[in-house]
Amino acid sequence: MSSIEQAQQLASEQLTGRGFIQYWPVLADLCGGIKPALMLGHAMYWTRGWLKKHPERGGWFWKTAKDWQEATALTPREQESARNTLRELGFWQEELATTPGAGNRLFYRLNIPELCNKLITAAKTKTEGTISRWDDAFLLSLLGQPIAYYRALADLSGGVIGGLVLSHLLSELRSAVLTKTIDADGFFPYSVEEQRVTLALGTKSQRNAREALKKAGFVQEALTKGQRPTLLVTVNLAAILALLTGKGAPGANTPAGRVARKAQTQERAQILSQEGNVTTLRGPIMVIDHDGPQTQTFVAPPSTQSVPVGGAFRHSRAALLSKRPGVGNSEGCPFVDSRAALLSALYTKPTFQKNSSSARERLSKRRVTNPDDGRWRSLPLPFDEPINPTSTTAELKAEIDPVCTKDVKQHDAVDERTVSSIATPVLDGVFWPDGIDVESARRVFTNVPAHINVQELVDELAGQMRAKSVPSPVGYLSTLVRKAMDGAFVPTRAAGVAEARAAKARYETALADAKASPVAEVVSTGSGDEIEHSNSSKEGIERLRAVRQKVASQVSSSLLSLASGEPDSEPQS
DNA sequence: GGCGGTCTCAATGTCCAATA
DNA sequence: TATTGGACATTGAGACCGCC
Repeated sequence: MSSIEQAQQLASEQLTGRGFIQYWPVLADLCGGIKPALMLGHAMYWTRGWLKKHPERGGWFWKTAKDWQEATALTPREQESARNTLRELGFWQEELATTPGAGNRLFYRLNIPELCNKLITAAKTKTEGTISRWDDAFLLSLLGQPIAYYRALADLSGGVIGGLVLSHLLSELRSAVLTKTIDADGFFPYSVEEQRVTLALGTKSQRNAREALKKAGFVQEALTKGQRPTLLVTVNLAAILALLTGKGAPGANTPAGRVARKAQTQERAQILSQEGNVTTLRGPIMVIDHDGPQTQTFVAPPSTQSVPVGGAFRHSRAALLSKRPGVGNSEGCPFVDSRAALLSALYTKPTFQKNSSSARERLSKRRVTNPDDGRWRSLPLPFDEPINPTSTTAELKAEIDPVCTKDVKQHDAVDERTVSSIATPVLDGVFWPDGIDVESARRVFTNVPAHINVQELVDELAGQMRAKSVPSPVGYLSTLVRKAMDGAFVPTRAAGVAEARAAKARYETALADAKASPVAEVVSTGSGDEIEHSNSSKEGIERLRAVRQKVASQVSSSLLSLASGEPDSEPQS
């Protein structure tokens, strides 16, 4: 299993363990918005449960605004708007009633027949007679495929729409892993329009949500170059996992940061793990593996407590990583600096560039490929100046997953021994910055111990040269080398330079993968500048859709089994 | 806990033009 | 062709408050 698959699975476990609700896009079409659809969809879940347990109540149930917010992430004001919409549509009844010992409570009841009739009209489904009671099979046939909306993601992304978009992206990521349309760095094809239609989003709200997610560092996007650009996206699973497990603090100006400030003393994990309103997964779940969907039981790992202090979450790791400023402004998750680096550090055996065959391979690829000739262009990424991860891989891994600490430490030890066995620093294949006398620079490393990371020092120099005027690059490099030998070298820009270089390599790799992939197969035309889908790629897309449909069907089955559970709270009156 | 009112301002929808 | 960016008018969410 690749690191991305592992990360995807871990994220999936974390998210499902924190609860999700079903979002039915068809309801959004019917209601004219996501928010009423979310309320309606979850009200159906509650109604179903209460009908089973208390059929004498005729479908009436009560919930507080807080209950709704915990389940859907809708604020009381948003709930109010959504309720107004649902009332106007005739799907929703409300009664304020005084209950002994509990004061006024707002009771709700769904108008299932009206809802079914509208769904029938919308779907142009022929039916005999009228629907007068709850009929699972029929209702579900009208609702179509649900989308798992991970409530926790709404908190991370600062709102319902962001949470929904991120939930959908995670679903797409899962499909991409399953269909192997994802590259080694986690990029997979994705259509903005398709997502908009699938989720029944407005163009503006989708745009805002995507921008927020990108700024927060949860997703990165890239476009293929050509007459028909294809959008690629990658989800920063490391960042999501870090937040979910309480191992990271959101940036002050990120949506998540604003939520954190607003939440103040409310523990996110505590809220999200609360029993009751959120569909908490207890039974088997479907785990996507290389061999296809399969069922596996897991126990959600306990949430690690973070300590909110003054609206922010204090954590040693977060404090360390938050030293790095955001790109262009103070926005962005501070711990998300280097998605690839973090992901790699978290889930893969650590490697050193000097001994990394893959690094060499990429190096050779770079040498034979003129980056300017590539079909890929990158969008501005929020990660171009990542911090240097000063923690060891083992420490970082231990924070996310203490169980694995021992193994990673062993990996570290093995690799460090390997590196130390090299007689002299390897200078072949080093990426030198423009504007430096390479021959003179190479001489700086004469008699330098083998453990010195040449590329890191050169990258630091490159970063400094980019940030400011360096009158004597060779002299500057010499100083860096001396500091490194004294153990006083603290890189500040090297990681950013390395990540930018890795990003270029990723796109080149993605291009190669896209060319080789049966789904995203591209063929060059005579001009050499155009990309178009071949017949085989169209067939591939059809296969992809079929597989997605199959997966969605199985997910739906799992959800249905969940939805058939008991009502989550007892009537109080 | 829920309702109703007020004020401010961010978010949204709808255009259209620009871009790759 | 798909996507982005911007302008502008409108909508509605947030943050209060007091009251039942």
